[in-house]
Amino acid sequence: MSRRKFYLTTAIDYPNSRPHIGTAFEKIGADVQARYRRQQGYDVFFLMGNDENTIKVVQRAEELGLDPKLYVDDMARQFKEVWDSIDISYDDFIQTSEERHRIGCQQFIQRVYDAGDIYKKNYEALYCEGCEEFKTESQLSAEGRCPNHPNQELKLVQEENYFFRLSKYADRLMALYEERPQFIQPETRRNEIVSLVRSGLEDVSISRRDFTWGIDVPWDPEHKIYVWFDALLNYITGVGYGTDEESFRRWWPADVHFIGKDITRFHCALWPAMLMSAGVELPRSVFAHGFVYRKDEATGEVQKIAKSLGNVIEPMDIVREFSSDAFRYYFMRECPFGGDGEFSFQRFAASYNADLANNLGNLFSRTVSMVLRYFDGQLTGSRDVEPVEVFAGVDVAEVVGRIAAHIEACRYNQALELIWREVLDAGNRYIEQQRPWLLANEKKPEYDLDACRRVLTNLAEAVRVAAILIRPFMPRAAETIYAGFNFPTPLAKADFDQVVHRPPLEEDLRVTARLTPEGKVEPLFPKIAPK
RNA sequence: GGGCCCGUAGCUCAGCGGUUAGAGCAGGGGACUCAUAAUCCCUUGGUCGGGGGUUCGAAUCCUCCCGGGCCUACCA
Repeated sequence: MSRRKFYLTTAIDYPNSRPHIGTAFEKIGADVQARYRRQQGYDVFFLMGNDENTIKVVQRAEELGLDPKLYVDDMARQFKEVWDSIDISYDDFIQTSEERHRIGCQQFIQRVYDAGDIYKKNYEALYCEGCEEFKTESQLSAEGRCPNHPNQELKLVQEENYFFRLSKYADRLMALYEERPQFIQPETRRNEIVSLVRSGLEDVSISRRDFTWGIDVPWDPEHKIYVWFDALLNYITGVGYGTDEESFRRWWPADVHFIGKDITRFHCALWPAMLMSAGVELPRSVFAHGFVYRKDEATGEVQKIAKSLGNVIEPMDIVREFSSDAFRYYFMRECPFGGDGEFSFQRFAASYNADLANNLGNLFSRTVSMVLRYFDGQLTGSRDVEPVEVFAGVDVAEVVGRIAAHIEACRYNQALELIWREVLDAGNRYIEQQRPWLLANEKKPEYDLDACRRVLTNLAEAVRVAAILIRPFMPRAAETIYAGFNFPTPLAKADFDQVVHRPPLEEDLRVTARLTPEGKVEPLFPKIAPK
């Protein structure tokens, strides 16, 4: 009995500068999906990597006086360090300068060549080294420069190159979009691609002459494979295409490629056409996320994140000051994954204090504190309590179903909102209704310790449910919260179904949370002081 | 030029043909004290960008206009 598999990828990044929060946005969104699928029992393979066969790498390495391979290896190390710091749970990290990639790549392009979809052609055009793309006259700025790289001279390139017959696949691509509307998400990106392909596709150049860095075209080593053609292939070489057939058969096709909206056409037109030509199955879907912009605190101005604008924020800066979970939460809650979002420290602090410190963190603190204070940490008899009161009036199965559906559709912000409104708010509201501090006070008429134990058992249940549901988003906080009590199932084995079908307690609940020397609960998310 | 998306309370967003348009945050008032001065209750606030149309009924569908963003445009 093999379990369902789930193979997902992120775009591979150019290693010519360190990743910023916008790059991290994509990885976090993918990671939430990966963690969610693992939690629900899928066998998951989560691939990330760096895109290294580019001229920029060589240039940058030369500036630093380094061998290109040494340079890209060091950058890969730095990237992984950043991804590790925000708990991106990738299973493998491919570098396109690796041998396994070269082998698979050459095998693939040979297949396409043998299929008759590659031909040689002479051409001359302006080339932008910044974009690593040819530019047509109409794409140029008034000064005759590339609009994206106005400080660089365009190079007039004249050479004989290999071309891929992309135009041949236009009809089959249209049929693909028609038959599988889910192939491109979200909808707006799909519309763009349909419109693009309908307007006609040109054959594309897929090789470069006179490059010293990159992968040789197997039948003509004077040419290197063009970076875009080779980059896309990481998705198959990363799971063994050409080097490990068993692994490849196991994981391919990818269930989803997570990419930025700027590279949709490469993934939704070129990539499937390449696969069709080589006779390889197509990925199931491509999800193009939006961009994160930087909102200037003082002026309110929203700008792109760019080194030249001096507004780059490194993920590790935020992680160091706050936490990985806080970082992940902000982007998943405040920025719709399929659309654009913005970052400002003000918004970050507001969201953090309200949602993480006050709602989530404090619910945990007050729950554990009361059990400690009133019952010395032991909820005697809780084994026999069915804690259904805290979610009275809530159709738990229905809510969990909606949360799961949101996550599966990458509507992460809506999933989180639901968890907050239906679970955490319910918990905090329940406390106010029940007033356990009165039930525990022998001087009050409400004094009733059994009732108090029952209320706190209900609150422990709310905490348990919250931990399971937030786990894909905030794995560390989930772990800490879940460790607050001796819940029966290890968190690693607690899927969403355990929210609906609570595993029976084998022993009475007791507090197992880590405490301060004074015997108090450690704040999960210490409040951020307003600046 | 062609195409796509968006414009809903101060802010961030949900609602996408059907009762008096919602949430969170922010603002105002109150309650409580277990808790990270947290929480809970009540509340202020919107002619749903504008005009026209379809409909018994429109943020919700059509059309035009305004504003914002994006994709694309006669040899890669």
